[in-house]
Amino acid sequence: MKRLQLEDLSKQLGYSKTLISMVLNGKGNQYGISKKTQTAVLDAVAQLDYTPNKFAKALRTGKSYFVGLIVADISNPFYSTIAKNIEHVLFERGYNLMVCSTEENEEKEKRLVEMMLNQQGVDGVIVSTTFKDSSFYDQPRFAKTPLVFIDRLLPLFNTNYVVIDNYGGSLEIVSHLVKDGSKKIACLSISPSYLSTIEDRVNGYKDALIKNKLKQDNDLIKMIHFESINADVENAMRELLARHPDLDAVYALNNHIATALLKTLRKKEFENYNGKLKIACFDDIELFNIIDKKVVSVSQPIEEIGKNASLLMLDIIDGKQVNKSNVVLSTKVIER
Amino acid sequence: MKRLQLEDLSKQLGYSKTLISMVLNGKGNQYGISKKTQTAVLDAVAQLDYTPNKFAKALRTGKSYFVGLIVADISNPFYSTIAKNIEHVLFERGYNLMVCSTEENEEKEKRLVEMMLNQQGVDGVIVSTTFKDSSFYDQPRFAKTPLVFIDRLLPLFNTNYVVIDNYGGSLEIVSHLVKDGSKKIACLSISPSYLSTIEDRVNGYKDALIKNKLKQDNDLIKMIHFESINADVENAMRELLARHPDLDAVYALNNHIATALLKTLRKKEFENYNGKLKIACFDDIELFNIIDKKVVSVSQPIEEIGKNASLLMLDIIDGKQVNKSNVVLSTKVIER
DNA sequence: AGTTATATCTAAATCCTTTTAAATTTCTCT
DNA sequence: AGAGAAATTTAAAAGGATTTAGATATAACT
Repeated sequence: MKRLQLEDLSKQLGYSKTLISMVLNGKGNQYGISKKTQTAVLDAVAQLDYTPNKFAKALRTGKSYFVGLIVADISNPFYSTIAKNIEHVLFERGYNLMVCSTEENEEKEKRLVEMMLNQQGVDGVIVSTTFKDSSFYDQPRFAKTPLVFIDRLLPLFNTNYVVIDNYGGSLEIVSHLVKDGSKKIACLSISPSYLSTIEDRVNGYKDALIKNKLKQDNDLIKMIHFESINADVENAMRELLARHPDLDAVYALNNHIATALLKTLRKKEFENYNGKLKIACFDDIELFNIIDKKVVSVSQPIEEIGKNASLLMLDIIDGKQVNKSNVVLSTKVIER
Repeated sequence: MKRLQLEDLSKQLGYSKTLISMVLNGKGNQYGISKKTQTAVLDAVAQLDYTPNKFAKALRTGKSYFVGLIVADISNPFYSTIAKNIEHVLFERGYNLMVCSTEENEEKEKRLVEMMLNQQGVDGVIVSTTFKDSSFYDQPRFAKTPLVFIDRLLPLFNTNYVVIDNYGGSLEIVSHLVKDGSKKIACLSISPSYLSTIEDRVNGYKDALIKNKLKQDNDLIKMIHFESINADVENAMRELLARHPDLDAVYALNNHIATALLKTLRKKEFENYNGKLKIACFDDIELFNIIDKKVVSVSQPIEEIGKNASLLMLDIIDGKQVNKSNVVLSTKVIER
């Protein structure tokens, strides 16, 4: 049973391929096809399991109705939640989502961007980049395809983006800790620390200390490598507590670190401290609702990132948004 | 700066489009292009930022190098982990992944399947279906496109699938509870319960009771609706404990239910029981490593599902696998 | 009726590859 | 040198839609 094509419809209906194509694409009026003919065609085709060949259509029109999404790790609930919301918006508008994980690997990201932005397989690309600077993205041959950055952005690169207010959220939660009585707050940061999100959070932390007149001490900021979180957190805490017995709060810059921190503090080695330390985390996860330990957290509007980014992308594709659009979503502190 | 195409290369290199296309596709030898010419072409093109138009290629060859993935909820870590592994395998082989979430909505699943299986936009579809029976999938017009089911399968539908041994895992963990001394074990199931995964887990639970000579009692099996998990679990526990004061273990059929259960048991209302109840869960999540409560769980080889399904899909696409392939992966009990 | 304007419809070009079938060049051998 | 075989290369067709430019039918007007 061969696939039907316009040629077949033309024979069966007695109208030209041209006319049928016009009607099927809703351009009947525009091209002056009579109402009678239009309904005749639509009725006849409705019976007939015909769908236009996507490739032929894309070849001719240059539109694929695909949007690409590039993130560091699609299995990370943060990104998969964004993906879900993007997919939802796109589906409503007849678009499909192509998802790729870079696994924090710059080489893979390059290949993916190359493929998506240069090979015109997609109508637009939404990306959370692992890159440090914009030189790669800032090439003329990439400028043809609409681009929206999410979550992370590149310094000095003028493009569309939807991010959250990492600086503000961080400032707020650390200030909250201070008001709650904390005097010495450690910060467990993550490398690669050049990511805009991390940088902003660290700056928020520092500025909160300044504003609240606490002593700044770089020894209180520890780097946790994203590939060895558990071990690094444990070492960091051991060091911190040895050097700063008066430590009274720890601020984890993301949920993975907070999770590792909670695990660490349950060990016998730390049992004397566990009760005394307040814990804060940038990112709010279900776990915090289940454990006894009270964790104060910054909740990010994750769904909103996806929704905003995809709507923005569609506007750009449709030519409704010509200037670069920059969206910064605000966060909320969750006390417990 | 216009996109380069074969025509341009032809003019610049002084060879025909045909020859260049052949060489670029690695078919130089096959078509008897001289070694000298081949290297000349390859060298010249390497300088020139040319990539073939995907749509023209797909139109001519009928291959899109896209594989579709349809799951109930891409933001669910279970599925997003599968997605990540699928994407990884596909990327290595030059394929891309198109991801769609049905949101447990049959209508959306129909539209997606229609689009993917009937509109030949993708070379194959991997799906975790929300459907109850196979009548929709079992249509001749869908048979053209390779199909691999994952996680959930449809009764009596002869197709490729990669699933885990839900029955066996369930049997094992419940037997484990019994050996550990439990005499009365409740089961928190989830609706829609016709999903093959759920059905198998319930059957494993029942058979474990029989094998271990415990009394079966349908009153111990509670249905939790997937859209009101927290409330349903709380009600279920209230009922169970009222009617069965000697209850000594609760078996949650998935991680969401276990999470809700843990939250519920922390409430004052249940504090007298919390210590006495053993908890088991089908699915192993990081949370269980962080909380004090010892949860025994069934760990599923989630990554393996994705890897197996995508490798199988590629084999089918490449014609290496003609018979239907059925893979059942086994689980592991994690004690704590 | 004959011409012009208007409403409908269609043939052919186009998008850019890959592949088939055929043409050309080179080589081998008498 | 010339015929036939082998080695290279290319012109043209095909894939299936959309769109341009043009054709035909109908209406309107003198």
